[in-house]
Amino acid sequence: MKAKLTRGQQWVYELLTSTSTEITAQDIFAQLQAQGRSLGLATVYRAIKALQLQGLVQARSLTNGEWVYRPASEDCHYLTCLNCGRSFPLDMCPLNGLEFSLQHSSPFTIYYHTLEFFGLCEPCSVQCG
Amino acid sequence: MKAKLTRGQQWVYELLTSTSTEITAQDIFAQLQAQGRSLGLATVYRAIKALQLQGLVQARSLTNGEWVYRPASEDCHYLTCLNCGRSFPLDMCPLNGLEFSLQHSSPFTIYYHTLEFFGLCEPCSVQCG
DNA sequence: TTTACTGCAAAGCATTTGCAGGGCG
DNA sequence: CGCCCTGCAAATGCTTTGCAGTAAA
Repeated sequence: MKAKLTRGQQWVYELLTSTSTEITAQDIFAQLQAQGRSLGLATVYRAIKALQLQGLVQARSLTNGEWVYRPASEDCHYLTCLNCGRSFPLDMCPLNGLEFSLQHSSPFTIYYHTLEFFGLCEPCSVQCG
Repeated sequence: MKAKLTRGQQWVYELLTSTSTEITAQDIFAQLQAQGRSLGLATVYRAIKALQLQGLVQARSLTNGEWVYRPASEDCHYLTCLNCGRSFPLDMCPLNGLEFSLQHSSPFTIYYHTLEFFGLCEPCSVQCG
């Protein structure tokens, strides 16, 4: 992993590592602006893409189609409601062993994985019958 | 799971179950039309959403933001390249036991899960350094 | 008849692209 | 001096929504 990051990539990465939750590109844009580290929205998107290709950032798509980002080093998965879209974090992950063995049995370079369970949360379950 | 499907939902569901790959909403629209079972695009989207809420259809977002759909009963996961976006199917899944125990330890109703490993495929790995 | 589904067209919105200006080496 | 990064604004494209017509119960 090469260490050369542009100023924009650096800002985005620092923001992500100092944020405790997943955030959207629009959030990154707004928060950098609030910090006085203004970066054009297009540049934010370009920085995210570059960070992803370097294995530094991971992405997950919400049920509404938006993407949320976080450092690739974090390993948290979710239970997500198909009706209201809320995600409930799971704090365990049974997959590191598998990732490790996949990594060593194929030429594919693995940076991170996503695992998500979909269904209905209790309130929505009652409502959707 | 209630069995009442509208005509549109029925057509969409039948198409998905008779298709061997994941397909987009636009594909569903086009293929139904080719079958003489024309359905408006908006109706296709509404049908997909209804089928999801009934636990019949699962969705996955590609790296370009498009969504692909397939029957919820299928359990296939992927190795996806962050650069070229190609997905390589994995034919094993270590998670059914976990899904089962989650299902029984929380009020959340689980319909399906997604598992995806992200990184760089070999050609892109060479290219991205 | 009453409710729910469908089609069409317009609107919405996150993300991407083109291009020109600016910074860094 | 040259290349890459950035910003801005326009374009893209998938998906959603409003509304009126239609089918189903």
